Amino acid sequence: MTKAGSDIPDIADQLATLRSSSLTSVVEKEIERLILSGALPPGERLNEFQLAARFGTSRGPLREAMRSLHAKGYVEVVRNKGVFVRKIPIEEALEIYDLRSALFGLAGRLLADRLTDEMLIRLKEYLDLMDEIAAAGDFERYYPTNLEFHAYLVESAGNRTLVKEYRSFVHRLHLCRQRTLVQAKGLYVSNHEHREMIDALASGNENRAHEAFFRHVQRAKQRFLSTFDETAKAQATKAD
Amino acid sequence: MTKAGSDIPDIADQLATLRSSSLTSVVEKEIERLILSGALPPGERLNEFQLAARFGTSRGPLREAMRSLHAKGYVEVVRNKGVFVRKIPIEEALEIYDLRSALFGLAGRLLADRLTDEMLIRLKEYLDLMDEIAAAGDFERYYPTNLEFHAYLVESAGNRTLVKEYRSFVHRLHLCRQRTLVQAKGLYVSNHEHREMIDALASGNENRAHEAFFRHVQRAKQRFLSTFDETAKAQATKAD
DNA sequence: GCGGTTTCGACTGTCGACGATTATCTAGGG
DNA sequence: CCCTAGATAATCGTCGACAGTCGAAACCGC
Repeated sequence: MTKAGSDIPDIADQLATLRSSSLTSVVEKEIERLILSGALPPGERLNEFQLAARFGTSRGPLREAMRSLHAKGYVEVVRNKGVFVRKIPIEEALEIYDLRSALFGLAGRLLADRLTDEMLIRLKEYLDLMDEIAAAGDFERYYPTNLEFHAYLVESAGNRTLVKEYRSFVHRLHLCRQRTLVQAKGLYVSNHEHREMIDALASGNENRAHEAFFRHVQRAKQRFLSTFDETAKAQATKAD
Repeated sequence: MTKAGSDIPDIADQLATLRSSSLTSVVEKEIERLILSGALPPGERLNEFQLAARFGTSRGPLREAMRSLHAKGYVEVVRNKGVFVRKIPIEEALEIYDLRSALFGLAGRLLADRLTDEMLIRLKEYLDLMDEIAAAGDFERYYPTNLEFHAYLVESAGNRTLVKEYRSFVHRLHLCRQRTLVQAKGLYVSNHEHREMIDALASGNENRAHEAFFRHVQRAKQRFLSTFDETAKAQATKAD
């Protein structure tokens, strides 16, 4: 039983990762996971000695992993003080939303030229599924499905570099504290925008697809901004 | 004499850089410079011992710099073999051109909302200057001026993250071998496109500005592709 | 002479240790 | 009582060394 099925690929994958560049890579991915999952919250200090002990390695590979994470924009390095999980201020989050919009818009533009019948069918299945989930008010299921839908769109655009960069932006957006609030807000609204996007794709009009995709993220940015303003107001009220 | 004047800022600057995060950062920037300048051509292997000796440090900081350069997409790491300056294949270069288009388009869109009279004046000065240089057939001056013009546009969009990412893409594009050919081709043509871009900005129409900016890079992509095809043909002929 | 094998060299991966810097705690003076 | 200065501890920056791995040249058998 243990030989067949789902746990084999995991082992093979881990081994491949270990072979490809070993400790540093493994450590880096693990820390990245911890950061994105929220186990290492923004502002948290990453103690080299402590983490090295945790992973059972020396500080060398750890420092290399830190450097990589720094270059990717996940952590901040302060000389003689240590590295910290980046706190992304609201202004930068808005900047990233704009960049994400541009990249997502590009995905739409590229997709309009590549859309196959099978893809269209699958996309419409996603739409129906999300309508269903939204109608049931199942937040827990909507969010990952929504994420999967967007990932499928970007990955189908046929531009690998785009996929990497887009992911990078989405991940960085997770380092903003308001994240949890954003998720719960305006999900019902978004599926209507999704239909507009798919319609635009189906029309084969690059510019129309671009605009639909671009505006979708721009609206997400607005929702993000409004929840931020609300919490700011709430905190102001609370402070009274 | 040695105390006064131009060499003092250099020392101060070096010291500041050394204080901020020291060896690793210095080494990283130097290697990045060597790569972008072409002193370390794509495919070149980066020997840790050699480079460490060259910079007068041990291998530790060097390896960290390598990791950072890897995360930034400048080098490729092969376990137990070493790191190599990335060879960007033509397909990936085209992908990056699309991303650059999207980001530059965003810059145009943002600029259309922020354009001041002073900026417009400065931009028109750039246009006239480049017309002049182009008329004189001075390639050597046109290229850096053109680069400066584009940098000014992106930096004026008011999005710091955009500036970083845009630069990253431009730099990566330098790792494609065809670079030198691209530079010399179609420079006269481009200033006409520049005027279109500035006109679009002046109109204050976001979408129009976006399209003008986006298409400008798309045309550069086409020029790049055509020079590549030509050299491919030339090589095919040569092979006969 | 040629293919396979073995040995050798170079280089990377990893580690532990030393020196330097910063933060913290405590003691003394105002 | 507060503030400042010194000492101590924690932690980062850097280095040199050892072990594992890959490639290449030399060697041997056919």
